[in-house]
Amino acid sequence: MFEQIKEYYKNLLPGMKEVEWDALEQKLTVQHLKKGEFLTQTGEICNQVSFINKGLLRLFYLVDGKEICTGFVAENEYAAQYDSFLTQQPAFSSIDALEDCELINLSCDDMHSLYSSHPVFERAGRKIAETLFIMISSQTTRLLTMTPEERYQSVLQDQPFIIQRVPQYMIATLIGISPEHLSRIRKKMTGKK
Amino acid sequence: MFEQIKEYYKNLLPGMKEVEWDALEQKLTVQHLKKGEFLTQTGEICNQVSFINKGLLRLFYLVDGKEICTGFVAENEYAAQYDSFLTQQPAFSSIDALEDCELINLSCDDMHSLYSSHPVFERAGRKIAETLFIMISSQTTRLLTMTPEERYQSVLQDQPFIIQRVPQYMIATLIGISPEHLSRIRKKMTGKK
DNA sequence: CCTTTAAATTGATAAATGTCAAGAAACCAT
DNA sequence: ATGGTTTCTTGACATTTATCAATTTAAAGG
Repeated sequence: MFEQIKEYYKNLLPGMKEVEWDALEQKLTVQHLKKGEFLTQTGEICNQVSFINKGLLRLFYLVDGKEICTGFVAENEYAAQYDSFLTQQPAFSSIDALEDCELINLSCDDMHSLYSSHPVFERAGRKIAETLFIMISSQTTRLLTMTPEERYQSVLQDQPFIIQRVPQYMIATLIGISPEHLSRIRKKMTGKK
Repeated sequence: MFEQIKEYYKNLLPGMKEVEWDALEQKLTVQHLKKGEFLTQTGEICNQVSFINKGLLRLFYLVDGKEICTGFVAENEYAAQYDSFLTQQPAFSSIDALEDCELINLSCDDMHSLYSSHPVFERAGRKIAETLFIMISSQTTRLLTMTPEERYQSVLQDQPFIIQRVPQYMIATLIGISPEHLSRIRKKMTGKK
């Protein structure tokens, strides 16, 4: 059950000792989510982070009755309403499952007690936050500096799993355009090649 | 010289001991930058983070001969080509001074040696990364879920120092529109009130 | 395999936004 | 002050993109 996440932490913290892993493992809980079910809802305060053993999650906002996706997370990555988790303020966005999921959860309280009891996890938290920063930062850069077509190709290149596993109309909102427009861009792209 | 940054760290790390601060202080260096000068250039690998004692920095991309701003940082915050700093890959963006600046620098190597010698700084690094994540994440959300007018008002509300100290045509690129369009939006806004 | 639902495409049109050029206003340095 | 530079505004027009509705295509469940 915990092989994948153990591998993840061993990779993140080359110096992690077995006793440290044991302390972490004790705090982990498993959750199953069926396609379409919600992990978190708008207005809730996110009090856990979820490592994805299997499946695919979507982060999205509901704006004027329309769903706008801000990210997709798949196997061997952490997903969370991370800003709500950090600030302990109600989230404005939601997370649901695009595929059946198996998640390994760690609560906010448990994480902080791990920070205190085993400082090596401060480093893990730092690295995870840094990685998330790099990802979201490149997303902002894409939105500000690229045309819609370039943004699509950037997703195609950097996160191909999204193209393969996420409906196109959701990808459209991720790159900031309408589904119809993305369809036309794709049509034009095949012509060019 | 180091009062402000010491205050910053004391606030960030309530449990920080004097000996830890001393270790950090030894690594700090001061840099002055005049308005218009560059802190980092495209293509360089960022090997330091800069705490701003005084002044205002701009992060921006050069795309097709046009400058597109992705962020502004002022007093008592850290600025860096943070993704380049973390990945040690060449930066695609640049940083320059919009006002005369006094910066307190910490090099990448020194930071990592501090992480090892005084683990409390892992926590500082984590918190800084988390804060940066929250900021950039709200920037992405703005771009995806709000109209240009709403984005401008959001900057007005959340980062008023930008409105006061940054030329309007730069703010326009920060929220993803042309300077002319922002001018018209502002005109329309004053009418509404 | 068939039926139903979800997703993608297409066309016509409207709305939003960008571009270019000119002029006005604000700001700086001498 | 005043001349020069930077920034902001405005108008006319072009381009991009969104919207709406209809249709086709693909996927999913029984």
